[in-house]
Amino acid sequence: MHASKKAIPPSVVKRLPKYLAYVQALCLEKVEWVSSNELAEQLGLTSSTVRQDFSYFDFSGISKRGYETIGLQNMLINILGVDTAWQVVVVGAGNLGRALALHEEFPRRGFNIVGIFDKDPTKLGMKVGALDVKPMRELPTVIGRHKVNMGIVAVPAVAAQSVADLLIVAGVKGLLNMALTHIVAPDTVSVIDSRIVASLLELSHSVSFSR
Amino acid sequence: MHASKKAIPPSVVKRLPKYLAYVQALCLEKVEWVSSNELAEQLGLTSSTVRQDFSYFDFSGISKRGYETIGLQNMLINILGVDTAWQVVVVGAGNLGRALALHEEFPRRGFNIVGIFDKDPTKLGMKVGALDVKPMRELPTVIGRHKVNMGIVAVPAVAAQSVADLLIVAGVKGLLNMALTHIVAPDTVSVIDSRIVASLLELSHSVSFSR
DNA sequence: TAGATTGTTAATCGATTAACAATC
DNA sequence: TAGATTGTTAATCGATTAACAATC
Repeated sequence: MHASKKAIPPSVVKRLPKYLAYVQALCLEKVEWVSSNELAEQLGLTSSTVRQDFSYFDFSGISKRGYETIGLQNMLINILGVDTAWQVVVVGAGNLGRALALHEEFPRRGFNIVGIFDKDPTKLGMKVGALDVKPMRELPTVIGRHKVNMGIVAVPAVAAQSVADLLIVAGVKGLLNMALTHIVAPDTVSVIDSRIVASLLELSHSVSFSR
Repeated sequence: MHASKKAIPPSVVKRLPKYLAYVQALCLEKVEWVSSNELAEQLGLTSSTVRQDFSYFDFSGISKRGYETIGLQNMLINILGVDTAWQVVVVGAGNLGRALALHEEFPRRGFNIVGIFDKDPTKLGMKVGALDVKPMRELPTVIGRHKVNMGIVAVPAVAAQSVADLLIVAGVKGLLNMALTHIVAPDTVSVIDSRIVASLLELSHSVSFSR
């Protein structure tokens, strides 16, 4: 099941989605080979970093030609764990939650949104694509029935931790946190911050302090 | 204008938004002091990291008490450059673009969305809160008139680079990229990837490979 | 005063880059 | 063959943690 024995360092994992996106585009264009140099230029890295990163995979390039795009694509898909689909719920049916539930890129990449929840009674039953907004008390049932393993927390900061706790109790193993708050979770559960607001603040800093 | 002479390392800047969010919550609760230890516990860091981070600011704590919350909040606001409001446009009026244009957290944190654009003629004129969707050709005018300095790129991957180029030509100094593609920009322009899709892929990896 | 907590230096750890032999 | 490009080792760089004197 696992592509390689040794764990891949976090810094490398963070770059894998961009490699995948670029390599998939090449595959669509029927390009068969790609060099570490081209990847580096296109993704703003050095070729050294690219080759170092790929050394963690059970996958080799060929001198003078580079890496075979389809093989590389498959390897990345396997390592990223997107060779089978994931079932995901969204908690929070505000503008952002609803948009994420409808975001076409998610199912296209193997993330099926199977439920959207909100605690606000006035939102219940509201149609969001094929789904309708369900009350929080139905969260455990839906998670159990659809074998949901990830949850997207799209609620205001003050509610983020308690929603995360509900998702964790219900058995979810990964959380995507849209709020700027820090979420605490046992280390059997991975939490990744989406950093939308944080990114704007970072931008604000770098725009302010560049000459 | 600038809070400190020496540049703050990127690793530190990335943590500032979370410090700010936590300290603002404390200020609302009228808590006056916070220790490096409490911050570390709440944000999943070590107290050493917290003190090291704060050493880049013109701001000191006091032995036995810690850091004064209001002063720390002001310092973070200043360093992050959110002591004055920013004008922002959104390009792409799909589900995600519209949700971001309506996201209450942005104006609350000083990011005013002053325009939303799409190249799809069927979307033109569509109401998004107080705004209506404008054609791409009006981008430069709106950017000039409102002194817009940031753009949110919420279009499909294939269009991301060309939209970024238009925004850059129109004079924007910071880009928030919602797509998974890499965007190339001159180094007078900062680009930050929002990593929504990338985060789900990262989660997928870590959920797959945790025992 | 005694003890808690800062600020800072030094040590460790991890990530990136450089360099180059191996190879196609 | 000659030259381009990989894979890998070693060097550099940066970020995190440990430790502790200074201080309130």
